[in-house]
This record gives sequence, structure tokens and C-alpha cells, in this order.
Amino acid sequence: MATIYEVSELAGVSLATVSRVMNNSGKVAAATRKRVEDAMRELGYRPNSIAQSLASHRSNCVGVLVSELHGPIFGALLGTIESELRHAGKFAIFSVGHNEAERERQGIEFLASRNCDALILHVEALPTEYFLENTPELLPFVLINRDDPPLLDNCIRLNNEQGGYLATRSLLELGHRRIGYISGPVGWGDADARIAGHRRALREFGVAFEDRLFVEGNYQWRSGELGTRRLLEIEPNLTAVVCANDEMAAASIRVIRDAGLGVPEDLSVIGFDNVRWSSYLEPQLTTIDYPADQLGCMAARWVLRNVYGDTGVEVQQDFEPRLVRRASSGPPRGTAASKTPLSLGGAAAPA
Amino acid sequence: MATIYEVSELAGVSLATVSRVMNNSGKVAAATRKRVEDAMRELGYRPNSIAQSLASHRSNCVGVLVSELHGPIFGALLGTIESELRHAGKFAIFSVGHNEAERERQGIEFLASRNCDALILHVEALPTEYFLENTPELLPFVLINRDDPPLLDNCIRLNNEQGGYLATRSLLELGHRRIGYISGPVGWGDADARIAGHRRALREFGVAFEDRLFVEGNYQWRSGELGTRRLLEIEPNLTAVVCANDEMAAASIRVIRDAGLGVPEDLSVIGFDNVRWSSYLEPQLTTIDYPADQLGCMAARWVLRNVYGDTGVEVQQDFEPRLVRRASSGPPRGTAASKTPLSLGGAAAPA
DNA sequence: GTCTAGAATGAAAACGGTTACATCCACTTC
DNA sequence: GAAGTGGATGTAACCGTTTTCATTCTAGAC
Repeated sequence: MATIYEVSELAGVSLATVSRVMNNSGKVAAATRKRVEDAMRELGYRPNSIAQSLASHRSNCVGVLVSELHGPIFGALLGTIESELRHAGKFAIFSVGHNEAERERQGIEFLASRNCDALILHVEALPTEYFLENTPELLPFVLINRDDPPLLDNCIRLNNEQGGYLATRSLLELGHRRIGYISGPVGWGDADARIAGHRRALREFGVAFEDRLFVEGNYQWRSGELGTRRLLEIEPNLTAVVCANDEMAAASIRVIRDAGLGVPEDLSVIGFDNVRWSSYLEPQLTTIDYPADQLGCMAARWVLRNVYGDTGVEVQQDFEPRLVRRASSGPPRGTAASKTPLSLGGAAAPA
Repeated sequence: MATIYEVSELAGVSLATVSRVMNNSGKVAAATRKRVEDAMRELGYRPNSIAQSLASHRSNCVGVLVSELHGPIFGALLGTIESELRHAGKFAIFSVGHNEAERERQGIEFLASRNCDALILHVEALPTEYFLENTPELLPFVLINRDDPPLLDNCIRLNNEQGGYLATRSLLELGHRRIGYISGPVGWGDADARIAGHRRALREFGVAFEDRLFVEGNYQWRSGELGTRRLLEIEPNLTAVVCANDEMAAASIRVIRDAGLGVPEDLSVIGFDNVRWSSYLEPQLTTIDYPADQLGCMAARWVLRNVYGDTGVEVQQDFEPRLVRRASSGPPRGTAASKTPLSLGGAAAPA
């Protein structure tokens, strides 16, 4: 591989000039520039990015840590991150945290040891304190899907509370009153926020939150399955189930139908995330859209702007969720609404 | 950040000795080693991996190019690749090809420009010739899910032909004779292989391959939808549809049910890939397992072994597919088999 | 014709490691 | 006691860039 030395020799200029041509830095006479460019072309020269990094203290690498790689959320996330970064000539290097504080910490160390210029983190387990304590020596970082007050500038977030609210409200508006809730792991930021939203909606409609209608899940199929079974046993009059993500909602639908009940005729089910396959289900899943691609895109731009100084990109750090109405939710059996959709007003939110 | 100079000074040894301690290369007296290690600890020293790369001509980075990032296959693929590489202290840096030759080429260039030590490629569009022509100057590379005879040593592959065969045979064995096939993009290696397997199964059962029962799809929902509609129009006696992947199969099921028909009572549907959500569908999808995680793991190991010289890892380059029988396929309506599974023999393969 | 500002270019010192080779020294061995 | 041996360590070149600072050159002002 040709080096900058050979280029400078062939072009009859110094190293510095070649470097200037490459980086468009400093002044170079048009004729000289052409000589250098011709030489580069002739030699098939490609700068050694490792050497560039060493000399410039810029690795042009952004570390990306996600909690898992399977799952549609992370695909969308990584997809836009890569595309946005690559567009700017930056490299994405990734690592997985597996939702465990220790492994997340290790992942961060690992990425840092590669001299990344910045970190894009999608972590659940590491507490806010970790970042506060380590901020000084830590690389610049941006957190996806977190909402830590002291670190607000570093967060790209979806309003999960509002998402939980929208989900439950949409059911309340349809006339449901006995609504089960299967949550994510209590203690995780997004899970807690969604629960809070659920409670707010109940409160707004004057429906008491009942512990028995609440089941803690872990975002996985199995917990959606068990949770739904339990709800069905405990509360025969249940008319709807809100699940904190689509996977648990899919499980919920399965259990309900296996029990010989119809969705949404007997029970409505609503999910959260709007993963691609949520519309493949039968019935198609009503859910809350989680704009993973946009969050990823914005995380990448945050880095571009705050670390690489590209002031040309717009960064949006807050996103509002959106209800995606599909077939898995409907009015409860026997209500006026269930027969004439137009009468919905009768079950709508109080003022 | 402390450098090796400071460590060497504090420990009272030369740079070379510090380097030897770090890399466990060469001989170092136990007492000296301890002095160096103490110094490193005291200074909180972390080697600068960029400098290491420059000096050692090893970046410890493996470039991973996949065709897309969303989709469950790639998540599983990347997950095991990352985990296997990280275990060995190597970094994974990734890029996306979007199934277009030009973008795949660019992706490779991009990764190469970062001085990766090797490339793990999941590409569809680039032709075999590209690799043959560029092999000399190309980085060491391993191809996932390709079967290019001249490059067999560089391929980690699933026997797609056998997968296609198993899918169709399973239907033939159940008694189906009028079987539609919705393929992937003709010309792509895996799509063609699956088609070939389908034809082999038909041949084996003495069933003629009919052009009208074949629809070229593109692995996406929409083509599964359109393909199934067309098949239903064209052939009222159709009893089964084989789809070259699960996404198209999901679409197929939807269309069939929307037409008022039952799966599998009226039509059986079978997919390919065994993505996670294939068991979330109703009915649960019969499919061919695509062990993406294992392929990814082996690709990573191939690199560890052939590029980093780790002879301790076992590498398996060939994988056989496996039929996953679930609820979306069954005997055709009106056959003996549809009533008494035990009579399957009557419709089974000849000798 | 001299002076000067500014444009164009070059020289050389980083950047933080690895590694080939030289050196030193304590032990064997005969 | 001389020579050989091999372990432990040091010296210094090198990896391929960037970047600061100095230098040269040119053209316009007076």
C-alpha cells in the first residue's frame, strides 16, 4: 500500500502539502493540488486511518452499546445509526450489554479502550450515578431511551409515560374499565414510566388502580404468557390487557385465544413498540409506536454535532409516542360502543 | 492518560520491557514484571490501541458487513459474532450493504479503509467474480450464507437446497400435490438453491414443476401478499404454499385467511428461517430453521482461527437445515391423511 | 527600488506504541 | 580459567500520519 511518502515524492512536494490536500486544510496552489491528486491516483493511495487517528487524536469511531442485538428495535436503531455515521465518514463499532450492569460497564470499557471518540449507549441496568461519577473521565456519550434529569442534555428519549398513558386511555375511551397491565421489569426507567402513564390514564377516568390487575413481566414472551393466564384466572370480568411491549402482547393474544376467547371481541390487547411483525399478527396488534429509527438517527446526529462539531445537523432529543390503532383492540362486549362506533362519545374521557 | 513512557520511567525499565509485560512476549524476570505491573496500576495506565495498531500492523478490528440490520436474522448473526470476537478481545465494526452490489462494494471499501484485519461478509448482490478478481489485494474474508465453488474455503453456509427440499417434501408427504412456491429474488444464491430443492422434491414425488405455480418474490411482505393472491386466483385447487422466507409466509397466511380460507385446513403454508416471531403467528408457522446464530459464531471463529491464528477454536463451515413442524401445515382437505395421521404412509415418498 | 503582507510550501517534531538487534551478565561446561 | 550459553534488558528504528513553526516567494504600496 502506498504511503504518504511515496505520494509526496512522486508529486515533488512535502508531506505537509500532501496532508493539506487530503484534508482540505491550509492553502494549496491549484497546480500543486492537481499534481498531488494525480500522484495519489496513480499510486492508488489510500490514507492509513490508523495513522491518522494516532496523529490527530481522532479515531473517527463511535462506539455503540445496545442491550441486545436480536429484537427488531435494535436493528432499526443500529441501522439508522450506521447510515447516519457512515454518511459523515465515521465508523460504528459495537458491543452488547445484555441488560446487566456489569456487562454494560465492561462494554463501555471495551469501547473506550478502542479510543472511540464518543459513545452511543442503550443501556438499562447502569444507574444514573455511574454516569455522574464517571463523567469527567468518560468519553462524550449520549443515552438512548433514558430520562435521567441530571443528564438531560445527554438523553435522546421517547416519552414513555405518555405512551403508557395513550395505550390505557385508548382502552378507557372505548369503554373498558377492568384493564390488566403486564409491565416490563419494575425499576427500569422505561418500564416504570409506562406504568406511570397507565396509572395517570386510570386516574383521569376515575378508575382505581388495582394491584391484582398488575403483573410484573420482563418484556419477554414467557412473562406475557404467564401474566395473561394469571389475569384471566384472577379476574373473569377482565376486558382488556395492556402489555408493555409487543412481544408480551403477542403472547397475551395467544393465551387468550387458546382459552377460547376472541380478540378483541372478548378481550382487547394492546402492545408497545410497534415492531415490524406486530402487523403480521392476527388480529393485527394495536400498539404504541416506538420510533427506534429516529432515536438512533438523532443519537448519531448528537454525536456528529457535539463531538465532531458539525453544526449543520438538526438534533431532536425528545419524541412523543403515537398510538397505532389496529385490530386487537375494540370496545368491550355489550357496550353501546361495541355496536355503533359512532356512539363512542358516550365512553370518552371526561372533559 | 498515562503513556508507556511514564510507566517505564516509574518502573525504572525501558519501553521494551513494559511492552513485553503487556503482551506477554519475550522473557521478563518475575520481579521486573511486578514492578511494571505496579507502575501500570498506580498510573491507571491503559495502552493506546491506536498506537498499538499502527506499530503492530494489527487493528484487532473485524469488519462486519450485513445486507440489512432490521430483520431477526441479522440480529442473531451480529449477536454471536460480537460475543465471539469480544471474547477474544477483538472489535467488531459494522456496515450495511442494502443488497445492492454498489453499496456492498462501498461497504467493503469503507471497512477496509479502517484497516480491519478481516471481513465477515453477508452479501447477496456482489458476484463471485468480484471476490476472485480482488482476492489478492482484499483483506482476508469469510462469506456467510454463500456457496461459491471457487471460494468454498471462505464460505460458511447453510444447505439451502436441502432446506427447500425439506419444506416441499414435508408437504408432499402429507399428500399435497398442487403446491405454490413464492421464491426470493431469482439470481440470488440462497433463493435459487431453495428453488432447486423445491424442484428436487417435486421430481422425487413425480410431480411436475409448473411455471404457473411459481411466483418470484423478494423476501418481503408485499411480495408474499401479491404472490399468494395470484396463486389463489390462478389455481383454485391449490392446497399448499411454500414461501422462501417467514415474512412472505406471514403475508401468505394473512391473505389466505382474509379470503375466508383456513390454514392449514384449506391451505398449508410453510416458511423458511424460523425467525423468532414465526411461532407468534396464528397458526404457528411451520418453517425451516436457519441457524443464523451458529453461522455468525462460526464466521467469527473462522476469523479467529485463520487470521489471528487461534487454533484452539473449532470451525464448522457447513450446516444442514432442519424442518420445524408447527401448525401452519397439515394434510390437504379430504385426504385419508387428514383424518388419520397414521395413514401417512400412503402419501409418502416412493422408496 | 524597497518594504511588507500574505500566500504557498517545507522541515521536523510529535502521536504512543512494537520489535529487531545489541548488550550485559550469571552460569555451565570442559 | 576460558569459552560458550541463554536469559534479561536496553537502544533505537519504525509505523504513517498531523501540525506547528519557519521559510520562501510574490505582488502591491509607497
